[in-house]
Amino acid sequence: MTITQLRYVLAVAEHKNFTKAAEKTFVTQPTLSMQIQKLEEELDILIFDRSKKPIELTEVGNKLVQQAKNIVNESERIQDIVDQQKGFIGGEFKLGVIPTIMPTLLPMFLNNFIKKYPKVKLKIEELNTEAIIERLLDGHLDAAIAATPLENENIKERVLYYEPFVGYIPSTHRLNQKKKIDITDLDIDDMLLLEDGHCFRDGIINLCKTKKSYEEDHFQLESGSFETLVKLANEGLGMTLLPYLHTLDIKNDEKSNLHYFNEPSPAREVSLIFNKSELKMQIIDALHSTIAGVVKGAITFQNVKIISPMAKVKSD
Amino acid sequence: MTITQLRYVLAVAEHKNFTKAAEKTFVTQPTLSMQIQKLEEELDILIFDRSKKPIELTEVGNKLVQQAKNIVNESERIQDIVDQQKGFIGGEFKLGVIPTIMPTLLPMFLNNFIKKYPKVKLKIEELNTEAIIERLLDGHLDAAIAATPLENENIKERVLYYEPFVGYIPSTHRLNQKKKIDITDLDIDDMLLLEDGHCFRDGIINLCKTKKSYEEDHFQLESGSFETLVKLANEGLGMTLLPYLHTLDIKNDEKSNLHYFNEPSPAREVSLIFNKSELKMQIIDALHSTIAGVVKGAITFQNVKIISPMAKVKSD
DNA sequence: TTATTTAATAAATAATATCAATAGCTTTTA
DNA sequence: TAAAAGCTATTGATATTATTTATTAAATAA
Repeated sequence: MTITQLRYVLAVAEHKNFTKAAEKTFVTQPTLSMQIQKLEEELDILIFDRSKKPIELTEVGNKLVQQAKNIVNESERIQDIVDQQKGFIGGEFKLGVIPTIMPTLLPMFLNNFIKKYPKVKLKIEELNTEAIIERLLDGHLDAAIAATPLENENIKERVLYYEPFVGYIPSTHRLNQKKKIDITDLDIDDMLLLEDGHCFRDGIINLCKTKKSYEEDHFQLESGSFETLVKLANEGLGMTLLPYLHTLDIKNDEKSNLHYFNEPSPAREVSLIFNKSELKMQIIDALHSTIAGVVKGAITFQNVKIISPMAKVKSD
Repeated sequence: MTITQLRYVLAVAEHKNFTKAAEKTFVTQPTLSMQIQKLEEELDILIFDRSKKPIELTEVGNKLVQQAKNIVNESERIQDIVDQQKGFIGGEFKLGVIPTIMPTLLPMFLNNFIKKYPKVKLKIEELNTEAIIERLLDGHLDAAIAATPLENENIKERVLYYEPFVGYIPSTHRLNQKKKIDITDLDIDDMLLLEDGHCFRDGIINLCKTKKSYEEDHFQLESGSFETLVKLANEGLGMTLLPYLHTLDIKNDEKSNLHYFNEPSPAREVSLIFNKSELKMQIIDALHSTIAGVVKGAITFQNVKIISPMAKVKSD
């Protein structure tokens, strides 16, 4: 049994196809076939049920794959140890970012980071929270930036910053007269919100993953940008909420429409998250310190109230 | 990097000597040298400091060895998974047993066990508790039988039975008249005890690892058998305590010297212990059920008071 | 039926793990 | 201080093994 064989098994288990797995592992298909056969022979079991299309794992195969993931993961950590010793921070690093953070945060730290750590090949992908969690767990992402807390025991979180929400209230809106607004002022029915990361609860409002409003609303925005929301609001379709960093991009003549919340302002917690196995921890640390350093100057709110992205409607 | 290379590194790290490590891994010394060199080259670090005699691990080498142990351990678990699937219970299994349990327990279950699981090659070694713990941690033993609780977080325990202590009091002894004795009757000064597993505490007596008495006593028994103790007691040198199973071997004419304790009788807890990594769990389960089954009939005491083998003299 | 997809097999080749023999170095012994 | 012993590295030969290209076999889809 070799680590290479285990890698091949994992590739086939993932792609359910020897040919594709061969591509992904940069060898030819017969190599994969033979090595996996050899392993099956050595252990005297069948890992894959080749009679099924697409190919399936056998019962033992399934257990073996779980353990193989462990082993391969742990073996990759050897390189980590060496890198740490050398003070080397580099290599490929896959970072996921949720859509509502991507456009504002990325420009703030990316230049900084690649200048400071030129040997890290950052691959950034925009993904929603659900996809991020999935990919952190299966190892396709090394880390991600998302709204937290997620309360997933296999994912660790390092808080980057707390970002308050700011009301964008066009002059036609009933609340426009108020200088500062309050959570209790909000009314679901005239709020334009993006799906992601907007969970107001505390018995007052809770929009988190409640599909309820979909039926009642005249329209829905599955995804999209805050820019769109602002335009819709300007058209008199209601008010909206913007994460603080997004308000920095608002046109001057629209700035008067921004209304801060009375403290404690509702805010989202934004964290760097990663698999509990803590692979590539040096790079994660580097990212964390870079981002935290850059953001520190940009957000100076004191008193905020975290809105959990995972909060569910209370049943009682 | 291969699992084989990691095994070689572990062997050298353990024996601090390439030649010896080569023997233990059943390859020649050049094979070891080259493979380790190759790994060092691949990672571009030095694992061993060859200038020191005997050879030493470098700083990275040390960290690498820790991780290598993980990987090798986890890789061995693949075979476990396969064995479990097949319902196969076999292979080499190294069991440690403390001296005071060895002669009484082993004959009770060994025959039974090897008949039931003929494919398991049991290698049994008599070792004291300290050596057992060490070897369970470094993987030289698969499991052991010892007095518990050990309170070691890296070692798991499965209780096999509770074995009461019985007083052996020769006719010349002051306590010989009492039918049943009490812990409070005991006096350290006229007690003959083996080092292992005799920890009476609770504010009354505590002999556990206290070397105090060594200086005061006229003689000491570092190890030895209970048979010897009984003879010494017969010579009028004092009384002794025997674990219940040992009393079954006492000669008929000496049986009258056995005095049970008032309930709750002091007793030792005897457990099957193993590394928390839980390798070869099928065999451990098999051992546990076999021994527990055999002992169930032999010990029928109800009300016992466990004497911890790790208990220290209370300082207050 | 004929393409098409996909995994297994065969034969050749490249890579590599291992070994026996020995060299080179250091430490120990006489 | 020279000789012996103990250790690891090196060398060159050999056996093993991983990988590749080309092809076959089997199952699916058109």
